Amino acid sequence: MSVKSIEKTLSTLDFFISNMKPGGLALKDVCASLGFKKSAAHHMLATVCQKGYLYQDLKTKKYLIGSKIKKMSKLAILDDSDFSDFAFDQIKKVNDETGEAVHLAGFEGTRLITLTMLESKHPVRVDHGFLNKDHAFHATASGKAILEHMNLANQEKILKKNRVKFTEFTITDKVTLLKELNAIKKNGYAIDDEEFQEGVYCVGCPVFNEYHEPVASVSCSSPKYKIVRDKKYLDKIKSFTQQAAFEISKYYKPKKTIKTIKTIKKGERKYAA
Amino acid sequence: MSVKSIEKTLSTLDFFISNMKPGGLALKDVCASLGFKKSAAHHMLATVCQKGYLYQDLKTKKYLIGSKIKKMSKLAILDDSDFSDFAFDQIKKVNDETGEAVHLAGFEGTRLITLTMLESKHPVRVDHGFLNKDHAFHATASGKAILEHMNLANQEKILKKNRVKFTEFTITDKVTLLKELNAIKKNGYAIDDEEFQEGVYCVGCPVFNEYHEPVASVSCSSPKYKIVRDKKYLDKIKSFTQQAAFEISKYYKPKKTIKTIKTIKKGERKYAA
DNA sequence: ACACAAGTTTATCATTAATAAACTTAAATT
DNA sequence: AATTTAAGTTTATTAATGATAAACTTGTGT
Repeated sequence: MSVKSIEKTLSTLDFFISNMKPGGLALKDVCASLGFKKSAAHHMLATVCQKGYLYQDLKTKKYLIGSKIKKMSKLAILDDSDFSDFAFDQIKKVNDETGEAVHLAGFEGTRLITLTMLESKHPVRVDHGFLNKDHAFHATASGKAILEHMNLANQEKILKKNRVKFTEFTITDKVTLLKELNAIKKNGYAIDDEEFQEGVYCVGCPVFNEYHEPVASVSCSSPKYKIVRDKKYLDKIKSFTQQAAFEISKYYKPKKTIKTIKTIKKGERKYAA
Repeated sequence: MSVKSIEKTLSTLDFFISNMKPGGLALKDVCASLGFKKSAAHHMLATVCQKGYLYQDLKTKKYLIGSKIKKMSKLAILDDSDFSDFAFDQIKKVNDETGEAVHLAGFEGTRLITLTMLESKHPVRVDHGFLNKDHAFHATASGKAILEHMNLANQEKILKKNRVKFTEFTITDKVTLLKELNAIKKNGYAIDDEEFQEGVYCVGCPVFNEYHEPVASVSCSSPKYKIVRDKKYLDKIKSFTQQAAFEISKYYKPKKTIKTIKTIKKGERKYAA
């Protein structure tokens, strides 16, 4: 069950974050975009303001991002910059070497969300996946890379949700999918052969934390014709993607060097993606 | 009117942001701390997770900060670092010269919230005001500095809310307060003479935006005995506080130098405190 | 000065969210 | 390994709550 008023509220916050304009957003803008009645929206926004997440300009009546949200951006807890920088460098290496689109997606419970991405440098580009977007577990290389290394119970939990048929190649049958996963488990990488977007071939590799649990995945997407034309190209992509995932996994490994600061950083890492 | 389920939800987010622990927070922790029934909390958290603000670890069942919140913290729109840095430098100057506690509080609709603060360097310290805390408009120098430069309608709107009596010197009568405000309007600064905390004397100066609207205030707090003992000490505090507020106000002035990047920055400033 | 648009407030009613209780799962203790 | 306890999840029910419309206020533009 889900609580509708919460859904509406958080959707509204999303809307403010994505659509903020200088001077703020008017009540009618919120109503128009999200389909709320003005009285309801007013009550809702009043409550959100009361909690300091937004505030209303006394003169213009427009709503602005409150300090509570701004404060968040300063909390170390939310942002392990060290990790972000390190992961970005690794992703960039793949992008530099292959020129193809590369994604780093974080595993959050029952979701896989794009944390960082670099676009293809080639004229023929693959444009799937955007920042903060969910990856479909059953139809993407990044998703399958995570699934591969999960116990059956959790695989079931994730796959019982919607397995949308994106292309004619999307595997929607759970049994077939699980078989594939087990078959390729030894590889250390997963493949998406036009299963999410037609003409797009992806390689995905899991990133593990210190307990060897899959926590993220690196994926590299290429137009399929390149893969078909040149067998070595796929090997190249596989190799760089695997290497990046391997290096990022190392970040989670406890460091031997005894440094107080490093130790604290290590503790933070657990909850700062 | 306020929407209770939203209040609860945002309080829960606050709780997560302030009390996050490595590995996440358990349902029972949330219930214990915020007094929720476990079934209600479960429904609520499920919805929040669905929106990506939190997520639940499949194994431990604990709740963690989701990428949606992390994403917020990275949006430039929320954080004009240039302004923060600049304002901090100004605040620091006051703190360096006086050694007393200095606050920068941002005006958000009907609230005045501490954005930055520096603690006193003296052994006898004044410890009022914490980050992200509301300043009482009627009982603080920072609050009165803002009120001074507001039209009567907005003064009324703010003062009709709770005018708590913090000390025996707190002015709770609206008429008396408005009289004081008008009397000192010409000064360019406001005084809090033990009205918020006994033994504490504050000077507050308004920060104006480009339209000469009060948008923030700088305040400097000192133990009262110092002010009484040495008249020149108050002058010193006044002068540095005023100077800082004046300099920060300049930041809002449109710059003449034509630089594309600066111009963009300027646009952002409007909605990035 | 008027009309219109945007925002606010109120009281009413139907929906929704809180509840308790039953159930599941996992961990701790014997 | 079996039992107990605790934590989390699901369900159906009921009372409370949030959505609504309509009246009201405020401010803007003509």
